[in-house]
Formats: sequence, C-alpha cells, structure tokens
Amino acid sequence: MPELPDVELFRRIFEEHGLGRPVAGVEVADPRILEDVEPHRFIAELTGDRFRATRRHGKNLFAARAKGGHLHMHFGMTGALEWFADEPPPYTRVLWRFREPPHLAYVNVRMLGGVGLVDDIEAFLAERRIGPDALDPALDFEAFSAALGSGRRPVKAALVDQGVVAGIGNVYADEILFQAGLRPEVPVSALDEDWRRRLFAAMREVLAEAVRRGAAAERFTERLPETWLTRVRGPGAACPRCGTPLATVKMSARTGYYCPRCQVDPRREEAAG
DNA sequence: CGTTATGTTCGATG
DNA sequence: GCATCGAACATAAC
Repeated sequence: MPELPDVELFRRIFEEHGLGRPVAGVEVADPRILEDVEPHRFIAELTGDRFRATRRHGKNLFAARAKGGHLHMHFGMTGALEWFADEPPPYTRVLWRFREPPHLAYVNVRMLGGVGLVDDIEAFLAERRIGPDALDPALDFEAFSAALGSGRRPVKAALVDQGVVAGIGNVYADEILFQAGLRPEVPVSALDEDWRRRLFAAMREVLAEAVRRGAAAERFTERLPETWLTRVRGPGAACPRCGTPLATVKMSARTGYYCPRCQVDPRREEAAG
C-alpha cells in the first residue's frame, strides 16, 4: 500500500496524534523491524522524549525528536501507521504509548520496511541516493526531465526509481502512465519534451489528487476518481475510459496494467488526445 | 501447493 | 564503469 499518498496520510496521523506529547512507553514487538539500533537503546532513547514535527520524503516518514535527531519509518509493502485506544492493531511491530490514548502503532505484516533513529535527514537521503520528493514544489520540469535521463530503460522503471523521484511505486506509476497516455515499456530515450511535460504534469496531478482525497488503507481505491486506472486495476479489468481490456506487463516481479488503446508508444503512434 | 502482493537491496548480467 | 535486470527478503491470502 504505502506509496507517497499513503505515507502522507500516515504523516498526518502522526502529526495529529503524536506531536508534543511525552512518550510514556515504547514497545518493540519484533526487533527485526529495527534499523541499526538495539531494542533497548531504541526504547531508552525515545522514552520520555517528545516529537515536535513530522516530515515526509518520498515513502519515508520522519518525526523530529525534542532531544534531537529523528525517528524514521519506512513501510515496505504492507506497513502502516495507526492510532489506537485500547488494543494495538494486529501485526503491530513497534508502538508508542503516551500518558493517555490515543497511542501510535507501526504495523507491518511482511516486515519489509523498518523503524530507526537518524541524526541527519539530508545525510540519510543522500546515502541512500534518494531523489527529490515527487511533490516537492522546488522540483520543476527541468529538474524532473534531467532526473529521468535519457537511458534505454522503460519509463516505468525510471518512475519507480527512488533516485529519480521519490514516492512512486507500482500502483501510482501505472496510474501516472495511464493519465499521461504513455505505455510503461517505452524507453525514456524515446520521450521528447512534449511527452516529458505530459508525464511531469500527470505525476503531479495524480499524486496531488490522491493526497487530497486521503487515499490510503484498505479500499483506498474507492476514494479515487472513477476515471482512474487504479479504481479497476487488476486481472480481467477493462479500461475505465474506453472499455478495452487492460493489458499487463511484468517488470521486476511486479505486474503492471495499462490500456493498450489509450496508452501509446510515441515511437509508433501519434499522440492520443 | 503454487501464485501473487502497493518495496528495497544487492549481486549478476549486458 | 555504468545501466539494467532479477532474486531474495517475510508473511498472508486466494
């Protein structure tokens, strides 16, 4: 689930329930989720601390600590941040209790992802070669196009590369390409400036609209516009625009869906309207 | 039982 | 050396 719009929702949950409140207790239900920190140190560091601000960069969520440094969370494919009053949700791996409810739970079925402590966010992002956040206002078209590069890899592979732009995963990459009218396997080298502008605009619109609608959690697709691929995305589905059965393409063990009629290959066809 | 799942990393390949 | 590909990781559901 967690791509940029989902993590943005988690950020808002943390912002609403986790800021300014003394941390009364920290529980690590499964130490495997911790990044480069022992459970006892993680617990000792955060107990009694307070969080003063949140920041999201791509799929990464940070919470600034009053004592200095930041809490870091990545949600992998199945992670989420939830608040709870009584019982922690199933698959809670780490939780933070305050003096009274609501408390916060980092939930993650598959354990892909992690929770840790980082001193310097910029250094953290640089080490991991994470590019600019896809919704960063400072990311203009020129920078986006330069980051896309001119290699031969498929445009979808470039979109989900966190080093190009941070925050896009399999589902939103499919949606962005659908809205741009572009096929996923087209090499970036085949994209002229018009196509790049179309792609950039689609990226901003799709992500911003998904954030606006608070699309996350189960059945999140129901909150998205009816004209979106994500509403129907799956085996046997038809294009929400023209009814053509969707085609699939495998890329790095991930299934992509696209409309073979609405989405074109610029090398072979005229741009669709 | 095999397949698939919204991510990232690391080693292999071209 | 660089760009790109594919397996591995952990767990549940169909």
